[in-house]
Amino acid sequence: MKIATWNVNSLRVRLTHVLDWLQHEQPDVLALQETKTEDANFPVGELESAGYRSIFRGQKTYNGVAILSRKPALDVVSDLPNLEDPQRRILAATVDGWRIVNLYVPNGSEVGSDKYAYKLDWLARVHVWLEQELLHHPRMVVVGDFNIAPEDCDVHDPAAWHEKILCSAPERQAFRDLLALGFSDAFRAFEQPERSFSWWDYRMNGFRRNLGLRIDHILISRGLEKSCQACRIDAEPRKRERPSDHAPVVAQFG
DNA sequence: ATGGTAGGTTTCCTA
Repeated sequence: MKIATWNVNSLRVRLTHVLDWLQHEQPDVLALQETKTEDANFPVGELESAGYRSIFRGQKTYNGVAILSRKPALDVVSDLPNLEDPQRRILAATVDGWRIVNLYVPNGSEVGSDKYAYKLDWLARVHVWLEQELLHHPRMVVVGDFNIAPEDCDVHDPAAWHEKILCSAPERQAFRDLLALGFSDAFRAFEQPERSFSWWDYRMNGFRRNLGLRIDHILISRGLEKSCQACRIDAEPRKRERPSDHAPVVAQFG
């Protein structure tokens, strides 16, 4: 089982990148964030031709999540009982017996802003929901753009980012609180190159200079730890013309 | 303190 996550920053613009990447990597599941695509326009046919089924919850202009999978996605959930939210940021489904939860965590804009408060509240509600979900789905993988760099080693310049958005103590605590439910950060279960990042700002030649953050994650429940064989960030698509500002993260299970 | 870039359908908002 190979499970991946990728913030594509507009599926319309990035469709050829996604199709090429699917063909090259052949994942069983690919979770997408920031599709920025209304459901009526989702490219079901192109993905079907590539061998993937799609489920999606999109909206105009912003947000939007999808799960692409070789096998059918069942028991789809996109609205939490404790979170009424027009923003399409959550999509969960069971694929081949694996519970997949795809999250596009709010960015938060700036520490102390209204959007920051929304982010922390959103995370707290997702925390409550995941605690219940875990009871029913011991084989659970929570993936997505968390918009949180968990530790200073996930930040190119920890001093410059100190207590800034994506790096503030409350955000990092919320991330640790999710882990404490019974998940581990798959990426850190393996030896990794130093300065491994999953997002680089489009500005200031961020990618070329590797001025990035690791904010895209794959969390695996306890029951899956032994079967997880590898987790890596694939920076190759970021080198292409008109890339997403995020790279895919991939976990391989035996 | 600010700007730099990208995507959307914009005369700015979000990231």
